[in-house]
Amino acid sequence: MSNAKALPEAGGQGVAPCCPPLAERPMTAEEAETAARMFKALGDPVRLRLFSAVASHEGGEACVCDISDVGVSQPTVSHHLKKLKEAGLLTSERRGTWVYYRVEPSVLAAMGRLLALPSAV
Amino acid sequence: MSNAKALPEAGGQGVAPCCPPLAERPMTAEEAETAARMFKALGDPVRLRLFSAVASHEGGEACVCDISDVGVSQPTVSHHLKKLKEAGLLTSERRGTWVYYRVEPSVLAAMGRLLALPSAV
DNA sequence: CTACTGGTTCGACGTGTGTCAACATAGACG
DNA sequence: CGTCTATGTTGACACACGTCGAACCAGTAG
Repeated sequence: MSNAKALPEAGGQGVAPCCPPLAERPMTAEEAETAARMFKALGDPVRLRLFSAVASHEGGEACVCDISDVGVSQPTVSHHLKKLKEAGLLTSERRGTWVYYRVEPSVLAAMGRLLALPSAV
Repeated sequence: MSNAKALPEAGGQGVAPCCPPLAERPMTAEEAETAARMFKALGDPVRLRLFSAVASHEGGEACVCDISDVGVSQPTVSHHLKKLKEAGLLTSERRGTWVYYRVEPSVLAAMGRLLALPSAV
């Protein structure tokens, strides 16, 4: 599992609309499994704080040293960041001594679209 | 735990904006714990399908008998519906023999707002 | 080269979670 | 009343998950 296959085409520029809005039609088992992976990635308080820290950081990226005071040990921080990366929510890049994490806006947008309720029910 | 205390004021009409957008500022531990509860509730494929089935059903409500063909036993369906209810995403109402579940739009909207990225990054 | 700092991986432990079979409850029907 | 259908609850099990300490890699600086 050297390559994260969590999201379909996270590297593409096509925004990857994994699924239709939740309320449009009952999700299929496949769609649900794909979407649940993203929600589960944000279903942990520590991961949510890490993700928020990266997302709210200047330039949309942050090095681990800047966000690792969330109350858990550094190995745990690394573990959670890896999970977020596998879910396609973050990307990492090594620059010299430090590793910088950055949010993946398209995936976030896809999740937001999933939660959108139709104005006319 | 006879009463669900997962969400602050799920019964109120004030929409309960649990947290600011993820990218606005680093979430506090409390905010993260509250928000993670909602995401975790949707972090399971079966729950996601159940929720989608209710949300997409006519009138925004559905009885259990209509959505229980998701590949798991009925006790499991009931278990997941309870979890969704505890998370504040669904409400249930008994009408005669059947129990109807309904989505909680305000909570869904709050989650969508959480994922919103500022237009200017 | 060695020493040091920043991050990741490994191995292990305790807890949480999804699942089912069996039983219990609520209402309808006769 | 008893019985039947529709849901919820209980208990038990296997598996996944979060967490840590220790060991390990990547770069930098002397």
